[in-house]
Amino acid sequence: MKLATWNVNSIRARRDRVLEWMAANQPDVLCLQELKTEDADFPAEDFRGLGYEAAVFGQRTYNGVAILARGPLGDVERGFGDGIADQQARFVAATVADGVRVMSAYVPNGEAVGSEKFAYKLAWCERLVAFLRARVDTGGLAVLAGDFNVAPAPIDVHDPALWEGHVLFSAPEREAFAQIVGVGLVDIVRRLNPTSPMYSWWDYRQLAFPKNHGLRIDHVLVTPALAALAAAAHVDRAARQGKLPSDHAPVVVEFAERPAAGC
DNA sequence: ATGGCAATGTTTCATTGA
Repeated sequence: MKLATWNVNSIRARRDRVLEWMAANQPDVLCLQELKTEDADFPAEDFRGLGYEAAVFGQRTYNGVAILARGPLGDVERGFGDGIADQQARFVAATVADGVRVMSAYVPNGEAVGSEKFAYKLAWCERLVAFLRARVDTGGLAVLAGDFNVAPAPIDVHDPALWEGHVLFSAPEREAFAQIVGVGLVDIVRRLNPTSPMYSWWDYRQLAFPKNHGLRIDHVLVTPALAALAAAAHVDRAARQGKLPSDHAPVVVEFAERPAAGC
């Protein structure tokens, strides 16, 4: 199984680029964030033409997440279903054809440490942890992929001294990320690449991409059983190049096929 | 500390992102 996660910064603005990337890279599963599009305007037919079904949780202008996969998507959950009023479409889960539970998450940006949006970000992460504990079998095959808007460690930041204490790299956010991983998940991209930065986002401004002034804020977290099958992970920097790219690049993880039952 | 870049709707600027 080949799985990728990609914050596309508007699926309507990035439709052709994403379709071309799918055709060229042939992932089995793609988790999308920042659709900025209502369900009705998600280009589901274009993806179906490439052989993918979609579970979409869209929203006008902001947020919006989806899972694309070969074959049917079962048990789709949109949001945490925790009874808390929340207008923001940031989480969708579905079971893909081979039984893996897949979750696509778009953690709030947080704007600035100490702001109202920062408090919302931390509270949202606590709700995610509660959902994972209550609803996900960490002893089985599951993956939580998406834009976490947190760089977990200094290696994930091009200039850790500059970023220390700022939003995306503050102590409360790093602790929130540790709590998420702490439910029993593995940061598989870092495990497979312990010494390479693996940046996934570069600011549009100040020539950040050509200077490689990036952050690793998009992550793929897997259960131990799935981690045991993981073979390789990379960031597709080529998808950050060219005209009008997303500011994020796809993060790709390849897993060995499971042994067939009974063998 | 500020601004720069991109997408969207509130559209010829404001808001948000990270």
